[in-house]
Amino acid sequence: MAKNEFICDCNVIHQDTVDKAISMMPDVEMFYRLSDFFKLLGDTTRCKLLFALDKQEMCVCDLANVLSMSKSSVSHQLGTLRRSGIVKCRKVGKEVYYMLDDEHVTQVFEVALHHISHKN
Amino acid sequence: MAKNEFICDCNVIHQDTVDKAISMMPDVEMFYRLSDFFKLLGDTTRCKLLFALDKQEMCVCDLANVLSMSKSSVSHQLGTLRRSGIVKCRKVGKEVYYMLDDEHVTQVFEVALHHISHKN
DNA sequence: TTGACAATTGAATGTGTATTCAATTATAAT
DNA sequence: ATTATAATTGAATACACATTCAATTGTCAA
Repeated sequence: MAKNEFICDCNVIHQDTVDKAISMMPDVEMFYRLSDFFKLLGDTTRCKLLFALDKQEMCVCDLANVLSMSKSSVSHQLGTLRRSGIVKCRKVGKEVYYMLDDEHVTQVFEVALHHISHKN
Repeated sequence: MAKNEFICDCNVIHQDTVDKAISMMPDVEMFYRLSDFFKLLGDTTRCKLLFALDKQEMCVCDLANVLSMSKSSVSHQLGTLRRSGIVKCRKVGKEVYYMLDDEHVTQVFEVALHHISHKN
């Protein structure tokens, strides 16, 4: 009975390669957070919101107009981004102004943009 | 009847801000490609695969062992990554060795990692 | 205090997709 | 040729989540 039969439907081809890879893998928690971060960027609406907010702070109503979407939908997405620490907001009267929370997002954006524009 | 009634359920609060944002927005196609790219990174399994492949090229069986997943599932994900130009592969006998296609992915990874480790 | 409006929120719906399962292809060895 | 195994593939299932709809909150003005 193969050693890895309980783990997956494979025979190990290169045990040393596998061991090396396993020893280098970070904690699972890290992968959850990393993929969650990318998942937040992996949506057209949120990409547009972040792009717009990278230039200037804006209220929900403005953003809804720019994206031609309902306030509700935009607010839902902004809430998600805010709870994840990607945007922050300040309240002025009835309006809520949103802005980017972090400079890393911009940097990730720029590299990704460079990536997708370089390959076609 | 308000100007933007057909577009969304908002009155425009700051027309100049909205106009400026709209004029700066890239083509929709760009946002599709950008969010699709992030969507590919926004999955725990694919994050793990890319992390492992960043260190060394590996065959499907090895990767399945490292991730403790079925060959089928891993192969599906590798196929997705390959069709999107994020990984490439070479065939040796019965085995197929995968490796990263692009150095941008690594860079995006690193910035994102720095981001999520800096904020807790 | 009443009406108007910005924004949020919860529930429901619809869509996209990751994994599983079963079957198939491709290659190597006997 | 036949068997074994690496890998791929298509269909089905299950789950995550974006948007919509309806209702509600909070703030300002009359």
